[in-house]
Amino acid sequence: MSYLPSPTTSRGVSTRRKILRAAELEFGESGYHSASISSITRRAGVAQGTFYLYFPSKEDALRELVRRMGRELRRFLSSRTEGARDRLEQERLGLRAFIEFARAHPNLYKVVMEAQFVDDRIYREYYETLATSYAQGLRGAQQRGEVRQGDAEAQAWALMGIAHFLGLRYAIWREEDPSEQTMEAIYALIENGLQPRAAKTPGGDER
Amino acid sequence: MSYLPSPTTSRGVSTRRKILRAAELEFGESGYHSASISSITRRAGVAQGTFYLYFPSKEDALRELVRRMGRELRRFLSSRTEGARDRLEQERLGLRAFIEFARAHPNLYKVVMEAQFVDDRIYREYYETLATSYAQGLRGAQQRGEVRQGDAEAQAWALMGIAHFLGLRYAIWREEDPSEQTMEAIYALIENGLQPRAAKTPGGDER
DNA sequence: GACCAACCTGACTACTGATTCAGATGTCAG
DNA sequence: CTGACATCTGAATCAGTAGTCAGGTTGGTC
Repeated sequence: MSYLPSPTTSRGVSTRRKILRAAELEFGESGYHSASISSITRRAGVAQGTFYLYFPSKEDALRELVRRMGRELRRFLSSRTEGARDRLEQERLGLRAFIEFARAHPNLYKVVMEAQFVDDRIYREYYETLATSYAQGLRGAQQRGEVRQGDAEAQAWALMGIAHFLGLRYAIWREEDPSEQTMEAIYALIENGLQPRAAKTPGGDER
Repeated sequence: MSYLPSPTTSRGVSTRRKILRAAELEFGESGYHSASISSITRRAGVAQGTFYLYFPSKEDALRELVRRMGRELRRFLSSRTEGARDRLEQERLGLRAFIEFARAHPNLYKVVMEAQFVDDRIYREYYETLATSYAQGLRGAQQRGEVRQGDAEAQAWALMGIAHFLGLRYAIWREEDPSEQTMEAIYALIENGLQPRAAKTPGGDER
């Protein structure tokens, strides 16, 4: 666990940012292995050696991008779902926001997927972190009677799977925006899938 | 689209099989890029040049493995779901079978995922083929009133997403077998997600 | 038992691309 | 202005490996 070299001046900060941005584009467009350090630095407008001032290796740049995607995605999702009345509305808003995020950052999205084959650890960490906090939210909702009782971890993984594949299909392979029908079909699946069996009224379950 | 060289004798058939098997293991264990032709042929017990008798390039071996996974998975799933009474039971059996297949062929599973970054075309073809036939089945079930009306394509992608992530979590990162609770939570999500709104009796919708 | 097509061999070629490093150059406090 | 430190440069190093090819070997046929 060595720390990455950090710039101390604003020039350094800006250069590091330019390199990371170029790496995101190159990794996303050409894939990690085809992207060369020279293509990244050329794109960033700096010399090859400059890359190594901020990243010990090509892999470290990828790891940094995965971490960034995690942070930004979490922040974006929570900003988009904080007004939700209940968990089902939160799921609806969250899914919509996720697709929007993926459309806005297709390269970051691809970089995360590819991380699986470059550094499996960071990839698992990414999803396990997401799953853990997702499951925690679902458990709370189960206790409030907003979501069907059951293995919240499994529910979380299933919902992440739905979001991931829809992101792939409707944001990365973006032939078209997901239509309203498409989104409605998914919402129906998720809402009826999660909804508690009997009543729609909250408080059906004690405590 | 050039055709792959095919062996004509049984010796050739067996050699080709050995190479493909070794490639599956190497790609799965080390990843496509780290796997070298020499490691594959060493594992297969043949000389390096022999690889090129059957595969024009390293990529072609990967493509062949993706096609094989598609064929075998489809065959396995249909053999495991043909006795189902209705679509919901078919989904249940299919998901169970998918997890089982992934546990039995983790390397093939990984190879398909990695294909996305080696030859995007074959990856998309793999999923689009799967999705198309999946959606077709769902549309039939919708007409029989076994599944809620709506964009069947979207439903198919969502269900594939669930299966994919559960496969990743419970078959590839196999700390444990999925517990009964886990499977039940997923079945509940899928069944209630897909079940038509009002009646359980079929024929609720004309035509 | 010679022939031939299919099959196999493995050293070699040609190239790519990550990483290093010895020296510029920029910047700013004093 | 000047030293000191941060930053930047890009040619050179170095390792790895996909793919080739000139020749063997095998096994069946006439």
